[in-house]
Amino acid sequence: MAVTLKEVAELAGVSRSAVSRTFTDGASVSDKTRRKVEKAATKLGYSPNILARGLTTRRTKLIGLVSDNFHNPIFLEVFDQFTRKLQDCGLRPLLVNLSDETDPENSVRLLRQYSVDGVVVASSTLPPEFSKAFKDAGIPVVNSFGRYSSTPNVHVVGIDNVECGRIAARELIKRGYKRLAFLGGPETATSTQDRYSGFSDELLAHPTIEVSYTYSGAYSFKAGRTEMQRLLETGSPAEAYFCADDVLSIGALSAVTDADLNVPEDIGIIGLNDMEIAGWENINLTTIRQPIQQIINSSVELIVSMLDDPGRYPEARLFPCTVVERGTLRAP
Amino acid sequence: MAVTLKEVAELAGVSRSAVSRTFTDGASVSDKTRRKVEKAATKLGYSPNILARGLTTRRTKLIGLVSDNFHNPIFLEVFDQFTRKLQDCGLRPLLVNLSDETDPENSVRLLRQYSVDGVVVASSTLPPEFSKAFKDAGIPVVNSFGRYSSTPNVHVVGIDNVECGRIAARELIKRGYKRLAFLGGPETATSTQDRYSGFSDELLAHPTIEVSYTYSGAYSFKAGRTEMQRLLETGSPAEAYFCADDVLSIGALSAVTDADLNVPEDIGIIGLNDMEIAGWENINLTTIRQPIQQIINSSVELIVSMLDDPGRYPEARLFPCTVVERGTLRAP
DNA sequence: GATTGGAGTGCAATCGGTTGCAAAATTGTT
DNA sequence: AACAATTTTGCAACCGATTGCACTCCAATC
Repeated sequence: MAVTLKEVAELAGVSRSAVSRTFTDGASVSDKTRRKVEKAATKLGYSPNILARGLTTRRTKLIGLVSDNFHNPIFLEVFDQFTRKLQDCGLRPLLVNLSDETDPENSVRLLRQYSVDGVVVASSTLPPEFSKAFKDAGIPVVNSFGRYSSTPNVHVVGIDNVECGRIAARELIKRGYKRLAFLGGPETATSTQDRYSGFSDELLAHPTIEVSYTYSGAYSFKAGRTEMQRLLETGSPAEAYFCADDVLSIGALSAVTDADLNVPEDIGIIGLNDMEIAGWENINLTTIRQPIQQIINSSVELIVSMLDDPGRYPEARLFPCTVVERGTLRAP
Repeated sequence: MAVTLKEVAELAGVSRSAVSRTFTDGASVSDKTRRKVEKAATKLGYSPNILARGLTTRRTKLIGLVSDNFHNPIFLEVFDQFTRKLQDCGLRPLLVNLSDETDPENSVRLLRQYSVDGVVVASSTLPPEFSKAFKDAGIPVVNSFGRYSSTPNVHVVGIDNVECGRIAARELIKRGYKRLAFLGGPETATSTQDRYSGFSDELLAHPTIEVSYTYSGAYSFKAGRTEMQRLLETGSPAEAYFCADDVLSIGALSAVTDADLNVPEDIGIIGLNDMEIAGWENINLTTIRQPIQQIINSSVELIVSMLDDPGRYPEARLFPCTVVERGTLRAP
């Protein structure tokens, strides 16, 4: 069915090499044969088989996009941006859905079998060792939304989660809240750990402020709602909550309003991510914006540059986050 | 870096064919050599290059997953299910983000270059001709969430959108609403056209009921909100709206509550899809459930069966939809 | 003990391309 | 017009696998 090099060569009356060269830029072909070849190619509807080409060039233009989070709406934005940006760079995303699996070996084997040029691990929950496994297998990798480390052995592009915790704390203090709480995602998620540490660290300087810490089982609406319901039933709730994720925040929000409490009058909530839904007028969540697009563009640019220089010195690229003021925190 | 067949053969002291045969099931190899090969393979960490294999077997186990909708949260569920199910079948999704493009030619060329085994077009807005282009190119294709046609030339798996329109109409009538309205997505979307036609058709039998029809520019929150705001300003709004999509409904919902009207007392709304968010307690949207998982499993099974029988007679698989009662429609 | 048959093996061609190298064609120089 | 320099070209090997075919074993049968 598919047209091959050979057929084009025959029709054009040239060698296979000639055809190949007209389709690889930088190769030397005379205008005359190029024209002949192009004519034959369009007539036959030929376009080179990238996978066969990859066998010799060792470039498949395939990038593994691995993620363990297909439930948080923010990831739809992430996939959208990634696929667009990769397409702009002439690359194709091969999607890997981790779904619970945390052992990198399977993914490494799999992506090696497809000889991907590189891998993007898009996750704020997986440990750095996960991405490291790709590097060890000789596959260029960048960990997007991952944990920044002062001694990184793998490229990380994302935000400074510790600093985000600080920002949240400062924002709540600035608005005069005296009894704060941290509502995290899974305790094992690196992003939750870091946001916790920044939040609590910032509060060290404010001993008069009361704080409490809890975690929910997942970055999900239900987890946030359930945890907030529990908090509202047992003991006295805090004045303001930093929920380590938007979807968690919205779950918490729903629990608060269900309990006939008002936001932000009775309880304040600040989230993190600024996913599209947070801006919907019937949600209207005050949150800390993570610059998704910058992170993704930068990730792709980084992986592209690694294709030419696989041994590139590991680097962390962090983007600043800013508070987006909406309706779930009272005025200062 | 990567280990090849040849190296394994040398280490095991057998021919390359022998190695190849131990890795393809159904091939004849003695236990003795199989053991030798397996030992060498695990020692070297070998696993066959699927792309090179594909050159001769004409099977890459790659499935193109093309979509034009990376903004509707329902598609995150769609991607999740698709990747899982494909993985279960030993296939890999190659993601294509159409982003505005409606001409199939580019996608066809692209996916042909990667010699995908098949293509799933996941879209409720693209016309059947889009999928047809893949078929014409000799690539097995199924159109998931696409338009059912009585003379399909391409496999379609999804719902009967016309029937959904009817269901919506019946549901609103059953609840005693007298002044209804249809709020569609883009007029060019096949799903909107079909839902419209079912809705209006059902109302033909109820001449006493008043109906009006409008469309919004996209299946998005903002489009739904803007359109509903317009409706509330100009003229008198209907008693109940069938919004042809959940995200549209939620936008409309936000406009209604912003106008200090109550749902469902003043205005009723029914959506379509039943995406996860619709069930969130602070949204609580009454909607028509589309059985995503069944559609996707069936789509993948269909594409798998086409791998063995590419000429398979085109078929439409439709799944019934049901009303999920929540809080945006008044009791009958 | 010779014959038959089936299982197991390796050779070599092939899939659809790329690329080093040497030969051929073109261009420029005198 | 002869020669050198440069560009174009095709041959053939190779990328990492599979597979038809012929060949070798070895056990079973007569």
